[in-house]
Amino acid sequence: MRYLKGHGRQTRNRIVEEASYGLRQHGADGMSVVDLMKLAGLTHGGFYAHFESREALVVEAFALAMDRTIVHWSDRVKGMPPEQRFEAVVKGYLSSFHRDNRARGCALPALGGDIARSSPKARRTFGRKFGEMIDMIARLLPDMPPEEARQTATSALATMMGAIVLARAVGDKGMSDDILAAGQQALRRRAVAMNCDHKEKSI
Amino acid sequence: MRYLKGHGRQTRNRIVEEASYGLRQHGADGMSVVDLMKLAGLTHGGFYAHFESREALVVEAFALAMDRTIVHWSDRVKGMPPEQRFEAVVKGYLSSFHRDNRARGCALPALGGDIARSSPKARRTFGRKFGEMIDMIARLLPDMPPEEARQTATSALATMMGAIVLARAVGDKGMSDDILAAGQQALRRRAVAMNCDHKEKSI
DNA sequence: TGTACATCAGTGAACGCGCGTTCACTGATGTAC
DNA sequence: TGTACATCAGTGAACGCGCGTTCACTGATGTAC
Repeated sequence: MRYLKGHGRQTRNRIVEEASYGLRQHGADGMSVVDLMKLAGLTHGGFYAHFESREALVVEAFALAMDRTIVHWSDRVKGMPPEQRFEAVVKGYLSSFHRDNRARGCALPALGGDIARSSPKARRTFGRKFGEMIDMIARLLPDMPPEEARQTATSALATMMGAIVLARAVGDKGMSDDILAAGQQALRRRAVAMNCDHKEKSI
Repeated sequence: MRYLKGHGRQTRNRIVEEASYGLRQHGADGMSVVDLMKLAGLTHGGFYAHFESREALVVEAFALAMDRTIVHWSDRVKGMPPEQRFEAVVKGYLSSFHRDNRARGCALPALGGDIARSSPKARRTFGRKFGEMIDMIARLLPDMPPEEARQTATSALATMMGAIVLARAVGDKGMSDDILAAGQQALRRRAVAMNCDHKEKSI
C-alpha cells in the first residue's frame, strides 16, 4: 500500500468534520467546494473522489453535526440527578457561549432554515436526526408519560432553536441577551405548568 | 411628464413587494436580480435606478414582510375579546396553512437564519422590526405586568418561529404536524403557568 | 395644429468573477522479480 | 539490494454557467414655440 490502510476514509471523515464546522458558521450556501476542501487542508480537485456532489457532503456534514449535538447533551448530563438534567441542557443551549459559537454549536439554528429549502433526501435525513434529538431530550424528562415527554421535548427544541436564531440575528447585544433569558424563563415556566397540571388533576 | 406622477415610486414599491414574497419563498440568496425584477414584470437593467445594491433590496423586502406580519396580527385580533387574542395569533401562526405558505407567511422562519449572517446594517433593521413584533404580541397580554408581557411575547415568538422552521424542514408530514401541535400545546401551557404563578403568589 | 426637443423609466448586451464539476496528470510508496 | 512497474490520494488547469453590476440606448409622452 502506498498509503496507510484507511487513509482515504480518514481524509473523507476529516472533510465531513471540517465542513460541518464551516457550514454551521457560513450557512449551507456560504462555502464553495474550494473553501470546504481548504478547511481540510486539500485542494478542490480530489473532492469528487470522496463525494458524489457538493450537496451530498452538505447532507453528511449536517447529519454529523446533529449527532455531535446529541452526544454533547449526553456528556453534559452524565452523572447529574435526573431532575436537573433538562434544565442543564436548556441552560447550556440558551447561553451566550452557544450563541457566539456558531461553528461548534447546534446545527438546528445554524442550518434549519436552509434545510427547509433543500432536497427531499436532505429533509428526510434531517427528520430522522431530529427525531433522535427529540428522543434524547424526552429521556431527560423521566417523570412524564412518554408521549407528553416527547411533546415537551419537541416544543422545547423549537423554543431553544428559535431563541438562538433570533439572538444571533438581532444587531443589539442587550436585546440578544433578553431573548436568551426569555427562552430560559419560558422553559422553566413550562416545568411549573407541569406541576400545576398534576396538582389540578389530583384535585 | 412622460409618466404619471409617482410612477417610479410605484414601480419601486412593486419590486419590493414582489421581492418580499420571492425571498421568503426561496431564501435571501435564492433569487437573482434577474429573477427578482422578473417577479415585478421588468428586466434586470433598471434595477440600479431603484436600489443601491441587491442587498439593499433584500433588507427593504425583509422589513416590509415584518411590517405586513404585524398588520396581519392586528387585523386578526381586531374586535376579539382581549383574553382570546394571544391564543388566536398562536393558532394562526402554528397552522399547516402558515407552514405551507412560505411566500406570504412570517419573515422570521423564512429568513431569520439568513439575517444572522448578514451585514450589521441588515441586523440592526431586523432588530428594530423584531422589537415592534415583541411590542405587538405583548399588547395581546394586557393582564400581565409590561416587562413580563414582553418576556412572554419574546419567548412565544421564539417558539412559534422555531416550530415553523422545524415543521418546514422535516420531510415527514406526520412529524411536521406533531411539531405544530407541540408548539401550540406549549404556548397554552405557558398561559396555565401564569395562572399558576398568580395563584402561588396570592397564597 | 404641427414640429423639434427634453425627459426618464425601462431595455438588453456586455463586463469580470466565482461557482460546481471534469479530467489528465503527479508523485510517494507499495510489490514483483 | 536494485530496478521496473502498479497503485491511487491528491493536484491544478479548464469547462460552461449564472451571478451582480454597468452603461449606451430606446421609445413613449410631455413641453416649447
